[in-house]
Amino acid sequence: MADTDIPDSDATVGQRERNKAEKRHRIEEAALALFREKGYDGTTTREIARRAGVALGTLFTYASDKRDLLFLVYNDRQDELRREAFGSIPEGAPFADQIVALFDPFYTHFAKEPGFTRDLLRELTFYTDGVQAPRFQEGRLSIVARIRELVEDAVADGRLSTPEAPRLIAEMIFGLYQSELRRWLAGDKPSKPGGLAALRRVLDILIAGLGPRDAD
Amino acid sequence: MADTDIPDSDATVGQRERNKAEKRHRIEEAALALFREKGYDGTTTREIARRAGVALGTLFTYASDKRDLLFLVYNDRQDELRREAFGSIPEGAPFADQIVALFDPFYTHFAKEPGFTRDLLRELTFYTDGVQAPRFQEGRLSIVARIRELVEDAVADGRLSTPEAPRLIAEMIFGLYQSELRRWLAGDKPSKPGGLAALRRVLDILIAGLGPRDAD
DNA sequence: GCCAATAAATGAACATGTTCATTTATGCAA
DNA sequence: TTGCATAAATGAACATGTTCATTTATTGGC
Repeated sequence: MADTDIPDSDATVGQRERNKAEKRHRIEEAALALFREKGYDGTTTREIARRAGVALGTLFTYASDKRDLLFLVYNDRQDELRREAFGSIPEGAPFADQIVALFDPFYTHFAKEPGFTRDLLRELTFYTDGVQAPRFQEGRLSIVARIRELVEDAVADGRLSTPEAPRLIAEMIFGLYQSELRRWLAGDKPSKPGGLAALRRVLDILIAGLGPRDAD
Repeated sequence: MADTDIPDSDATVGQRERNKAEKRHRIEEAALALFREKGYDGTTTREIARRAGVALGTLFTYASDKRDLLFLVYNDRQDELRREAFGSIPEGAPFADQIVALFDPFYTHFAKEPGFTRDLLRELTFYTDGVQAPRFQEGRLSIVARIRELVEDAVADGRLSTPEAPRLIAEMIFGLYQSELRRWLAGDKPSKPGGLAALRRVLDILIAGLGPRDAD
């Protein structure tokens, strides 16, 4: 080839790295399309390899196993969703509004592909082994951390009033979100407004408490 | 055989049914032992068949697939645990105590085999297809129903005070239980007291609410 | 430009879940 | 008891996830 010493579009990365990036991208595209079309269980690794234009074995240099392919696909998506979520929180608004706003982008996205999301929710359970796992788990942690900040802010300015550690409250809210998500996706055709309304309802209950109120 | 017309120990069931029951039992035992020893993923259906003393194909007349074998094993256990749980709720005790008492047998059991429980929690996600699925889902529903009763009773005698539908509260509590269970099992060596304490903590928060309290 | 060292890609071979046509066992009527 | 109908059991055949020894591509030093 003639371009051996002509600087590439990005001169800092070599041919090897560019090849990898491109292949990773093709595999992601192929896996995403197939998981959408036929679901996780219905998709074979051979199909993914064929559609991506790589050999079967190549898949497993980018993901530890089939499950890991699901997260290879989802991790980019999660980053996007998180950016969107963090950017759309109305400052100073009622706490429950903030939490609902935070999860809004996730519901929007999940409502579009409930099947894929169900598979994801199954496979992410105790998912720690794959090479894509650390990035996925870090993403979740950063969501919980953001909720903790919201709790801290809300306690600071009196929108919330609790003696409990914000970290604990944040984990509890994330847990509630997850169980609501599962209930929502267990339904036939989960609608975004319905899902958010259900989430809102449990948040309101959490904030109000089950009483009875102690004398102060 | 000479006993063709001699009444069996249980005369109402025929040979066919007794054979099935015995085989089912052997398969359950074998699957349970292997899942415990080597985990769900580490166990092959061939091993299960071999240890149970049946042919490979026979497994699939008792369970729809490997996942279903997990529930074939667990369903009996769930029934036991539920009986135990329902029987150990202190009447008239503080609501949180009752809920903790309800889940106590589950934590006791799960602490003994955290690996098996992790597999179970993964596989039960959106588990509706297998022949063992309906029985499993009914079991869960009956737990939620029992919680609903506890909520109703507690509201009736003033231990709780909430305008929300008991059914909704019950689902919320079950959801919290599940997310706490997952967090607990994500740890290295989950201890029963630790798990119950964490559950208790979130229940107390739910009951107290996150405030601030409205003027009455 | 050439060569050795290293990384990546490959697909045949293997392991394991699942199906299904065939065989065996059981129930039941004559 | 015999024979037919039905249920259950069987394991070879197949489908699909995963491994790994081999091949191919890239890099960096000379």
